[in-house]
Amino acid sequence: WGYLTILAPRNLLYMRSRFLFGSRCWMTRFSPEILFKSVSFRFFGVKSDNEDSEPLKNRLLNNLLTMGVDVDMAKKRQPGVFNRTGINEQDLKMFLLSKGAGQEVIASIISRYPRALTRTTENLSKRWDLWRTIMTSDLEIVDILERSPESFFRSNNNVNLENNIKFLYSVGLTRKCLCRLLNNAPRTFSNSLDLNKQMVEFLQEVCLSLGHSHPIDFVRKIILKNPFILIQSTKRIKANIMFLQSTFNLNNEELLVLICGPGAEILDLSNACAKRNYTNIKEKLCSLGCTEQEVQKFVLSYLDVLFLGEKKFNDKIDCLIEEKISISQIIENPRILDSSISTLKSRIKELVDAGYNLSTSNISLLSWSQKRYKTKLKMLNMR
DNA sequence: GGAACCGGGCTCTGCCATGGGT
DNA sequence: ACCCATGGCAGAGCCCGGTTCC
Repeated sequence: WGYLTILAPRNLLYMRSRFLFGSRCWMTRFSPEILFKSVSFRFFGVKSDNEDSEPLKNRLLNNLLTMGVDVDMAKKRQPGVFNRTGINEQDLKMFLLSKGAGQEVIASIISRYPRALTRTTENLSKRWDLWRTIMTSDLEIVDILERSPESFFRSNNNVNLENNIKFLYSVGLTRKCLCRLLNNAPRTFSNSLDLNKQMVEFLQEVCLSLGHSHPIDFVRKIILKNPFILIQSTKRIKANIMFLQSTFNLNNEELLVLICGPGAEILDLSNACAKRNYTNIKEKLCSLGCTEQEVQKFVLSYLDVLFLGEKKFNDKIDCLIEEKISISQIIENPRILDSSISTLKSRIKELVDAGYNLSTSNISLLSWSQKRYKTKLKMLNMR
């Protein structure tokens, strides 16, 4: 999508060349059949089956190319859309323009989710209004569409959307929370009502089975902590809960606190991912002299570490070890792994230059906010 | 007044599979 | 045989600062 972000003049150039190149391509690569038919029609007077629809399709494709749509990509994604008749790309274009979307955004949306072309203006309008009951401006919605066109256009079942909104309110979520869901996990709203209900019911069952008496509060808490939960499968969430339970030998109470607290975010790790990353962490730390208990305690105190893939985790540890920071310092200050490798490296260098002895001093400042860290560094350099 | 503790803010799409409908 | 709607999947961090503690 780099070409969509380049400056306007180049963009114009791009569109023009796309248009010329694209139409040539279309004749030679995609439609020998159409070419044959139109030739035979012209020269031999043979009547084509699609004599009316083919020119229409040509016009559609040319119009899309002129709009800057990557037709090749669109066709590859949803070929069916281009076999249909009666698609009016102007409707979608005008609709989106009226909502404040720019040409590039519109082209990008169609390229990535061509089925958008099959929606009627009435349907889109109704859907948009429903989203607007949650969002305060059209531009916020345009922004979501740009990021995730599929979420908005994948379904045209507006009754389902309406029911989803009602359902989410009934779970006790505020409009502000729905706004966050729509922003971060727009797919939630195009899930079937039933699927969303399944997840909520599943979470309530987990809550009850762990001996908590307020399942509604519990579910609300999880969703607030992890707005992505409703776009995961219950299978995935179940696997992660079981992973937490079996890895850390927690009692019901502890597990419950973890799930709707610090552990909420790691629930959407993909199936084998939590296990894989945990295994890697364990191997790496044990190879550096940690015991299994220490590893367990470390991960439990900083579950976000499970998000780190093998390479990233190992690289971070290595870059700390290289600077004579001991493994026990690391596991006692897990939050330093919050920082990116480049932050770690630049701070380590600055601190060493300032005469700070990392192996004997506190290392938690490696993950302080920029502001606090700079203040501290200034003080060190003044000594 | 500086450090520790801790929670929170950003943040999630684009692809494939499947079953149903015509 | 085709398209559509929908479910499910893989992939994977970094930063900030309020409040409390000493």
